[in-house]
Amino acid sequence: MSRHSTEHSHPELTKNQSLVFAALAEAAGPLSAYTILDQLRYAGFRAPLQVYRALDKLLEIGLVHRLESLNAFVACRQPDCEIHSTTAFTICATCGKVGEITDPAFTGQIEALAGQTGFALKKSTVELRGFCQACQAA
Amino acid sequence: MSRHSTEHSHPELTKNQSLVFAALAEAAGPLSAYTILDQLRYAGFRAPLQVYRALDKLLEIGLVHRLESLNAFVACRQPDCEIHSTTAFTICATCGKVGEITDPAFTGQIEALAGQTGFALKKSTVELRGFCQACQAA
DNA sequence: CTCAATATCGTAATGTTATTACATTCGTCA
DNA sequence: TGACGAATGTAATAACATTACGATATTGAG
Repeated sequence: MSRHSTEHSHPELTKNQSLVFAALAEAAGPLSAYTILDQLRYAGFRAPLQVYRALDKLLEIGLVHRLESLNAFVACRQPDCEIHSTTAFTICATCGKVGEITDPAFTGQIEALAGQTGFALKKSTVELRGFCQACQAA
Repeated sequence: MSRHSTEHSHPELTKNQSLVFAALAEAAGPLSAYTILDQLRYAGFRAPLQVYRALDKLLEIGLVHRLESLNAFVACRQPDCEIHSTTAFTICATCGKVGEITDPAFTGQIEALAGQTGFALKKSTVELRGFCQACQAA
């Protein structure tokens, strides 16, 4: 059915969830909820909530990430992102492409940093803005 | 004039910029642009743009930070945040208070992480959600 | 099988955050 | 003075997200 390229396998998606995930998986970069809505009108989508509900579930499962600094969403491109508690996203200002970086030492350092002030960390958002290698070359 | 508690000194602020900064500096936690607007109606503010324009300038100067995951703004509480390229913000889910952490090693590691993939880093967003020490105790 | 509980879905309305467009005022300085 | 750039005022609109309510579908215990 899908020709997307993530490493996750989640057979339990409903129709709406699958449609939203497919839209994200086939996109070159992040999409806003309203862009997804527009892309899925052909499939009968009519209201933002249909998209947001599917996104909520996909975020919960870990198939999709939310980029806070963009108010947009991407399909996860990583093998096992549940395992790594912290993913750093690189966001290119030119081409808009998003990369995912996970690194145990980095995760550890964030936890240590929070721990220094007695902060009980639940979720980390790390978003790096700049220019990807390809766009620097051009 | 102001009884705020940041360490910056910037005499060059205009009236609107000062009002917006004062609102943030006196707040216990982050404020949304529209909350600031409401707080400044007494001073003659009538439109969102008055707030957003002041915020743009304050962000540029470095007196204010934007919290992407909250769509809100805080006054900078750090002595010299221009020097540290990366600030990590801790955001308490209970009390809403925001802490700023800067650490040269952490900044270095983020830069190294970006560098690994050839990414030219311009700006980092690091926001840590969880529970502050005080709220864990309670 | 039937019924109740739960999850999912559809639709409309509304709430919240941010920007565009255009006109005006203010300060500076040649 | 008067030209210029920065800051401001106002209105309208765009973009992002949630609440409320009801209908439908799925599943599992009795």
